[in-house]
Amino acid sequence: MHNELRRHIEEIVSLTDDEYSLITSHFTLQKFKKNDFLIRQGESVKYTYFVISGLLKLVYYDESGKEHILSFAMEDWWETDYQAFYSTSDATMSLQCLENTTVLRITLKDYHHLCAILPKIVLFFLKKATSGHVASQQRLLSLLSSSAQDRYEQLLHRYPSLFQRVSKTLLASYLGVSRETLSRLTL
Amino acid sequence: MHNELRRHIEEIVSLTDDEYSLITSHFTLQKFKKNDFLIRQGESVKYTYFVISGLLKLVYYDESGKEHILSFAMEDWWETDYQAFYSTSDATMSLQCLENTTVLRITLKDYHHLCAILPKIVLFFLKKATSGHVASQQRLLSLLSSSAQDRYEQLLHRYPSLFQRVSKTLLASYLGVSRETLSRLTL
DNA sequence: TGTAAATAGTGATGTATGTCACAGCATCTT
DNA sequence: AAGATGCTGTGACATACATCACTATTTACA
Repeated sequence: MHNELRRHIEEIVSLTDDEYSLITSHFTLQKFKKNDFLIRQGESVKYTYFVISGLLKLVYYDESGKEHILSFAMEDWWETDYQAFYSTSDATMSLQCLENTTVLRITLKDYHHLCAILPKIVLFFLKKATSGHVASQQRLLSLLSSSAQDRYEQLLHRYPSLFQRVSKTLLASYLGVSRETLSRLTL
Repeated sequence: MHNELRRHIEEIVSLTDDEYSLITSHFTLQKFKKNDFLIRQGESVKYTYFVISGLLKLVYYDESGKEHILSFAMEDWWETDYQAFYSTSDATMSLQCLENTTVLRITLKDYHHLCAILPKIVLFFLKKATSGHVASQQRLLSLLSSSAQDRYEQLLHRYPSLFQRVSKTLLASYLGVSRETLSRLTL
């Protein structure tokens, strides 16, 4: 069976076999093909997803139809429209496959249930939420204080694999510049 | 004594008097004057702060000396350089008073201790970390997809009190535009 | 295998925003 | 009270980046 989740959780809290069974019983395995949607902007958000393999984009389409990428979610990432997921409201962004992708998904109810019966998992989720917050803040800082050129270099330095896996057009949407501008930057 | 913290926590999890005593025993009350630093860029970060009253700015000074404001922390906000706090490394940003400010502070050790002896507080911190993450993502989205004019309107709509409490120069640093540009925007 | 769609580069031009400079007030300090 | 310091607005000018248009390749797929 898939042990990616166990390995991932045990980087932060250790688990007995029974505890891990308890955890997996709250998740469902699901496979998607390239371009499939896990979440569609405007529709309800039922799940949070743990990426086992593949690649997703969390993306917002503005009124003019331009796409803005909030994040790329790869192996071992947790992703959803968190705002919508926790408040049970409609998605303001979409979550879509850039490659064939396998995930484990959990509902909000099961998430709460799991937290209630397995306190140590709350510590794990706290750690994840904290690093997510820190990561968003770093990205914010880089948007506020760095030029497109610098942001591009920072991104490739941090996630060199992205350069192979996604188009320049998508990288541009992530960096907050037009594809033409990105194309004119020197590597 | 100060009950702001209790009220704040009980918005999320309910507490007995004993539990609240346990919590307060992990915090220390501290007062600062306008312009005082709670955290200085480059120095170590010992505490996370809960703001009882007053106003703080979380700010990053880039190589050219320009300031970029990551957030304004007002009453009921938790603030620190989280990256540095959790990893016990040096601050990449400063936390400074814009008004005389009263806070409750907690060390990383006490934070972990409190989580260990009072599991329900972990749920509270998880909720806070989650909303912090969501808030950063919203801000990211607004930087990626909105003009300076729109971001200004969004900010004033969301935090009308800021307009009274901080200078246009600081609002500009928060919005990621020059003070001259902000000054030319129509309200 | 062939046709359509997606991707990437680049020139020409427009525009939002930055930078520099200066002036008028308001606020703080001694 | 006087001088220093900070805040705000505004003109002149510079620049990073967006937009539009076109072309050349590569990739998808029927």
